[in-house]
Amino acid sequence: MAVRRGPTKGDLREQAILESARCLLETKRLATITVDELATGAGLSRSSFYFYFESKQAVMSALLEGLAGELREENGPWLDGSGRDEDVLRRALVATVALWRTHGGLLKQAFSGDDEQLVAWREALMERGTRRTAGRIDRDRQAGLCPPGPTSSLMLARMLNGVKNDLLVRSEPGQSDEELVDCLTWATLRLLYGD
Amino acid sequence: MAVRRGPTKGDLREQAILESARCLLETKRLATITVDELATGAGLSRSSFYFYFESKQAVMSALLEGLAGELREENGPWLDGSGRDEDVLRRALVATVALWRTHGGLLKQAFSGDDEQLVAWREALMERGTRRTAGRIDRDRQAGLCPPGPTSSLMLARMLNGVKNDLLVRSEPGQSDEELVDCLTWATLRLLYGD
DNA sequence: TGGCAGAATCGACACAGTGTCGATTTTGGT
DNA sequence: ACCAAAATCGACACTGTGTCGATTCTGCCA
Repeated sequence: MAVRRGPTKGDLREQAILESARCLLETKRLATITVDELATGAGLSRSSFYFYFESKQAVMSALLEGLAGELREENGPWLDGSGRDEDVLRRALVATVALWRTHGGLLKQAFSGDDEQLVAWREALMERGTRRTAGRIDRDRQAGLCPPGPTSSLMLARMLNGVKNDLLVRSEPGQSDEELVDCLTWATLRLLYGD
Repeated sequence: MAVRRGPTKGDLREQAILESARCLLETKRLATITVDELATGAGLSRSSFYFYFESKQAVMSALLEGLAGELREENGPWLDGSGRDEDVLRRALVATVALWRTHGGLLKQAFSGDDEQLVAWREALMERGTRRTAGRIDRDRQAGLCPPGPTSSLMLARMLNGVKNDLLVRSEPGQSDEELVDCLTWATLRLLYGD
């Protein structure tokens, strides 16, 4: 026991399944992926798969678990800040778009699938994000940094997060990251602070 | 043959299936509805169902067929018009929101499901809507009625349609129609024409 | 009115995928 | 070398889909 024990065989298998899933998800919808594919892709039999995960949805959840945190952190500086701070906003958006580039298939499905579990994950994430955004808006309004607007801060927050997701989900591979970020930055500032 | 022949028995059954589906879709996701439920709900056996429709997806398509047209027409006056015509815009949005109220379950699933067929239907509808919206923006820009903006008309159009769908899909039952319409009207005008 | 073609119905079947169980093999620590 | 826990797998039961062919129903017209 001189050295820390490396990952057990089981841990490796688990990783293999996750990897297999990540790969499959780039080209197929979760609904059309079978447990058998997932298992075979990781080098084991279908029934062995169930030793590691309860279902393919559980694999999806596992993949998503980490991403929720990342997505939240990236927006931290902007959401915790205040006022029309374009640079900070842009940086947050650049990070988000980058994350979507690397995990395209996965995130697209997470935000558009209608699986029970996915919906739950998404709702939780968005609910939280929306509240946080609404909080920022309220702070800015209180401080007179942005107009009290005819729209409730909650609705506005929901809208801002909505456009972002929508544009990302429906962004085609040819879409330039630059344009996407510019567009989102502009829209956000415009909706919040006007011209 | 004094009078026009009424609908044949088969036609009635078909309607019954559609009705059964409409009803089920208000409370369950398409994926969790079985052909058996659909058939039983319409008073026939599962295998008889296939005499009328190829699959449950086909039923969904049939239900959606008409709605695509309605959704398009409602927006006609606004999309074919020009300039900051708040009244016309608001009227279009009121109509859309009303349609969503009556066909809530159906439309929500049509715009959020990830079924092959649904995606196709949605893409077609949105592609067309986006092009039309982009056209309106270009006209306005050409006429100097709205700023050429830092954003391409296509992207802007995509955004406008995106927010609308997103807000409608995620609108909860308690949501006031008024607020929804106000919010969408405001956002649209703001994004297009500024303050 | 009887009979016949096409419309409509249904049970039985084959198939694909899911999830479980218990029997078996592999593994790693003592 | 041994043994308990970890890991593997085949076989099974179950749910849902879609097809086929045999059967019943319906309306028409000779």
